[in-house]
Amino acid sequence: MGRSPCCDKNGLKRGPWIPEEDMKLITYIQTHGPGNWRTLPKNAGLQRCGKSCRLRWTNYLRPDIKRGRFSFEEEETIIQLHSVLGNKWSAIAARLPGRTDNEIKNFWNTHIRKRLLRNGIDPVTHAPRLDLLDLSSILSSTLCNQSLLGLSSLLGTEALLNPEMLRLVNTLLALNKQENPETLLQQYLQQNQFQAAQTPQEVPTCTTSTAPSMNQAQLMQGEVLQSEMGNFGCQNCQQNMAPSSLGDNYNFVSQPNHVPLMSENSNFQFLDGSHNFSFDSVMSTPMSSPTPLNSPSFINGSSTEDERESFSSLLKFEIPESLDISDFM
DNA sequence: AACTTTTACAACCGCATCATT
DNA sequence: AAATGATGCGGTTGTAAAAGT
Repeated sequence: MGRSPCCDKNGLKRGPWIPEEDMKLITYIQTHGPGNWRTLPKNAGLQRCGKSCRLRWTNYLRPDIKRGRFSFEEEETIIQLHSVLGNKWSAIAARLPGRTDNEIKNFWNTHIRKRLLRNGIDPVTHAPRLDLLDLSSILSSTLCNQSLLGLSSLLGTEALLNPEMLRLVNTLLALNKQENPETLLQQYLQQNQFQAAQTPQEVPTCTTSTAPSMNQAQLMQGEVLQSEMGNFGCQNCQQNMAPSSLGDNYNFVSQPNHVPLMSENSNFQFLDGSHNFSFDSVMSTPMSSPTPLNSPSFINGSSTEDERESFSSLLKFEIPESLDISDFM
């Protein structure tokens, strides 16, 4: 369809609005309503295009706009909605009274997105970023783990170069430090018929410059994510990440006394009762906070950026300081 | 104090979509 | 059905203020 030009730019002012212009716009709209935005500037005595007036009104001058810092609840809501809606800022704004799509978009890009990245979470998929995790922290921790040395003979060294396998091994180790990792893994492989012997082309190379393709990454993230972290309440993740190699058995029944059980209410549980926490909270808050979300310190929005950031240390997926995350942003 | 870099956010641009003719 | 106009939306840019050196 034909697209009309934004406005006749000849003689029209651009850039920041001055208080006098704001007053003219407010006065006019309060008296006449916005009506036709194209004719509004002329009628209101403004040297602006209609589009600029509409934007100024909807994003700044509208009386029902709530200004000021985003509360923690708002931030939590934004993250949750974004995980479902993606960059549908207007749809997100519709669920946050008093906030504009532009404001939410800016807040996302300047605060939330960066924090998620710092915490190793992909702000697009809301899943842990395995391109960072597998190739640095996981690899280093894995290679430093003496107990894994025997696994190379069990699985072959190529298998340990597979990020998915590395994560699986680390997960098993983290879940049960008392057990022999070889025993754990063998039991797990037997239960799930894991294809340890892969063809060479299926083994990702272990360099930072060869990040897996999107589909691979999504698939890998989905597999590990589902098995390791359960339901994030993340529609994007769930849609794209149907588990495959792990099979349908999420309960890891081979180790009923120690390994996690994914419950329908998104809680990550250990059957011996030693751990029980929800990843919904993890995803919707900066980190797995020891402070309940309904605690006063969060509700009143008084938590500072630093305070919030401090919880990132509790996140399971921590990015090594030596890793320059800006390279991946 | 001066300069540079980073951050925050208002504003703009261009495309998509809907309504009207 | 096609053309046109108006508005909505998301990505991007510009710039003032803050922070760092």
